[in-house]
Amino acid sequence: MPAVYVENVGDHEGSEITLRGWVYNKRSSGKLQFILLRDGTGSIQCVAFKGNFSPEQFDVLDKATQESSIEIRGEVRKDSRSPGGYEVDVTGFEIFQLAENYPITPKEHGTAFLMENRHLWLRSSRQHAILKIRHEIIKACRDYFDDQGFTLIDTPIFTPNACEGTTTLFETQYFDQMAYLTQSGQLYNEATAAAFGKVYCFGPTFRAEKSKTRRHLMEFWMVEPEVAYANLEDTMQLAEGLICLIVDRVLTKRKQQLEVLERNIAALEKISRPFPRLSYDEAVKRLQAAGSEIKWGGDFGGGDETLLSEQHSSPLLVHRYPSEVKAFYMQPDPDRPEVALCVDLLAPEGYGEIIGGGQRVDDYDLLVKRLEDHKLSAEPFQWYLDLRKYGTFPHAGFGMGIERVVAWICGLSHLREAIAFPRTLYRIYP
RNA sequence: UCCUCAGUAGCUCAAUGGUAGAGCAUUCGGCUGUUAACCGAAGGGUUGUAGGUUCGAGUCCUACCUGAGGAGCCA
Repeated sequence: MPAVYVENVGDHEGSEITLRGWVYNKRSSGKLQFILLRDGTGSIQCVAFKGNFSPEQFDVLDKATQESSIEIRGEVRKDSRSPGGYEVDVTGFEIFQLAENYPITPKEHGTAFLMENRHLWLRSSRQHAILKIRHEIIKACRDYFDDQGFTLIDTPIFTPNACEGTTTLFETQYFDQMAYLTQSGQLYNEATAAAFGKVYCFGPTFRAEKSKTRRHLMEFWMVEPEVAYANLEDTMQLAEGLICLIVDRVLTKRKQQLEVLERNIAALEKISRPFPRLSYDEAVKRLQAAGSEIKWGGDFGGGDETLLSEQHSSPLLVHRYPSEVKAFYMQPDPDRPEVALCVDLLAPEGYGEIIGGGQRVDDYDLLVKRLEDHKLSAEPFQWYLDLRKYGTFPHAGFGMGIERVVAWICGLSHLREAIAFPRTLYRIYP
């Protein structure tokens, strides 16, 4: 009898198979038992008739509790009453372990309890659907860049200095010196872009900001492309293409999971290029008209981003922010030096920023001055300044936060469900 | 760091300052098509912690702890 995964059960109609997994739920009616078995690829209802077993055997099966690990042998049968279209008539079984008092019941639970049991919560259908979609999004990112000739070059997690100087970093002992957990691979990407032309890195990043909101995690994943000889416009198009591929992939390959999440699929189907573009100047005017207190020169608050992204059914590209609110390496606009050649991509439906990027300063003297303006010591940036000394080149890139994309695509109300084991302000367990 | 709200059975929640309750889960019994199955029964409590007010506190007051939502900060 072949061992089969639930997702392939349809290929074995009429034949005997072996399934291995866990009891997701069970109902019984005296002479019949309905066992909903899940194995990571899906779940299927297995039906046991009392007449096919000795009374003792039937009783053993009846004692199988929620999340007990079990092997079930049986015949695959088409059945319109079953959600997946197929059922298995049980002919034999073996219980590996009876799970006692599984804490997550089919009823409602609070956030704190579910987070405390995150290692078990992952087994539930909703979390399973989210992480399947996350996987699809990550695969789409890799395919997108790989297919365009990018080289994946991962950047270090331990960094010797507080790179951008804009955010609080996690500090850790590195033998006899201090090190910091990376907040971005971007500076290193600029070095590899000079070696490989088109590069990207994909890894975890860390921020020690005491942010306690639905859109912040202490540890999150970013994909960051960097392209030699690209400008702001190239970067906006690269970002647009990436978002379109992600949306298209998820709609094509993960519709079932979107349905489990009861996601409004029509909202995703509407997304197409080109995305509307809005200068920072226009965005400020629009926000003021909508009642925001924002003044020209200030960065958007969380409420401002939500406001802007709620006004569009498409993602929105906001470009040319004031240089002052952006990182030191952002290239000033030659026509208007007070603004930077940078862009943020805001997801629709109020999800806000998912991409930030732009063109980098490529002039040595200007970069030195920008470091001074930001009160950063030039000493740790010598290698970075070298890039402007030995064949400097215009270049641009961006960073995209994976969890924020997952939250938007899945329609989640909080980032903590977009990653298997979220690190939030006051929780590092499990 | 600040603001708001909440901590009662394993879980989700009730209980006017006056006997601690329900649903789910668990255990036992019933049911041949269940879909968060259903029906019957049982066990299950130092009401977050420490003080205080009161004849009497789950309920009111103070401090602390824990969690949730938000602000700031940030992506």
